[in-house]
Amino acid sequence: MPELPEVETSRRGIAPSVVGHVIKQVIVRQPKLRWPVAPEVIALREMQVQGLTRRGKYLLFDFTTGQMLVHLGMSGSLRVVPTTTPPGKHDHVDWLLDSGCSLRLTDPRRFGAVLWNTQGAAHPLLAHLGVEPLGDAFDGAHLQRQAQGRQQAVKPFLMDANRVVGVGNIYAQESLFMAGVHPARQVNRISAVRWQAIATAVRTVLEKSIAVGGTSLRDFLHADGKPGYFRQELQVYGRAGEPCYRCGALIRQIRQGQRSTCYCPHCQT
DNA sequence: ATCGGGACCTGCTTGC
DNA sequence: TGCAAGCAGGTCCCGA
Repeated sequence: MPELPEVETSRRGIAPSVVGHVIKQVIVRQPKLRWPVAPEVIALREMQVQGLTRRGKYLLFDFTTGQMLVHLGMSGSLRVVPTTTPPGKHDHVDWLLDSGCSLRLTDPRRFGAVLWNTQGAAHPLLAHLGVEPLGDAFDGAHLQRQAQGRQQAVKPFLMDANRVVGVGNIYAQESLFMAGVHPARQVNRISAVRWQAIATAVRTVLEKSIAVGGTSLRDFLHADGKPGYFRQELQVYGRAGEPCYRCGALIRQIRQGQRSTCYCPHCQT
């Protein structure tokens, strides 16, 4: 999936085809995603999409009666296709638009979600999310405050959406390489200067990735079907056993909380 | 309150 | 060639 840059790339890609348009019908072929597709979404008809924003990795479609939340999970993607396009095996939801096109959700692993948030309410899944990494509230001091009194390695800490949103397995690894910090370093052993370096690296990596359309590994494609080009910028992710581009040392791989982590044993301390 | 691990799914790659 | 195990961009929920 989609970490923040891929979600943001999807948002920008589909927005022109979706915002201001009217949903004529919603077709759900497979309602069993991470949670069942919300009944309010299935019932959407003759409703205009007022806006499309993003919070963390959630896409938020605004309607006058409430808000539709779409999460892409691990393998989800959204595309805009002519409504006549025959659905594939994992095309679980179509939103038929008044333009003759459809917004189509594809998600082989079905870890994604399509939920509904009634007007005015704060959805429980959004309630405890941390700050946006590209916003003003995100800096080294914020990370250091969040780390206060914690006993945890910095890599899983960065991936915790309750601290800062949008940083997944790829960008946590890339950011720590850029900041020169070892992924297993405990958060209570990081100086203010290094927290600032980490924050700057997170912001830089995410912005660079968004600028080139995100990272396409196997299945992530844009709304128009084109891939993102950040894959060729990756410094450590997926490079175990290969030489570090900066110093030549061999990239190592470890496991942290069921997820693999690659890092340079020389550049990251 | 904080943590680590299991759970949810399918598909692709790897190794015997 | 075939089959099973292991791994993959996320994150909620449970028990310790």
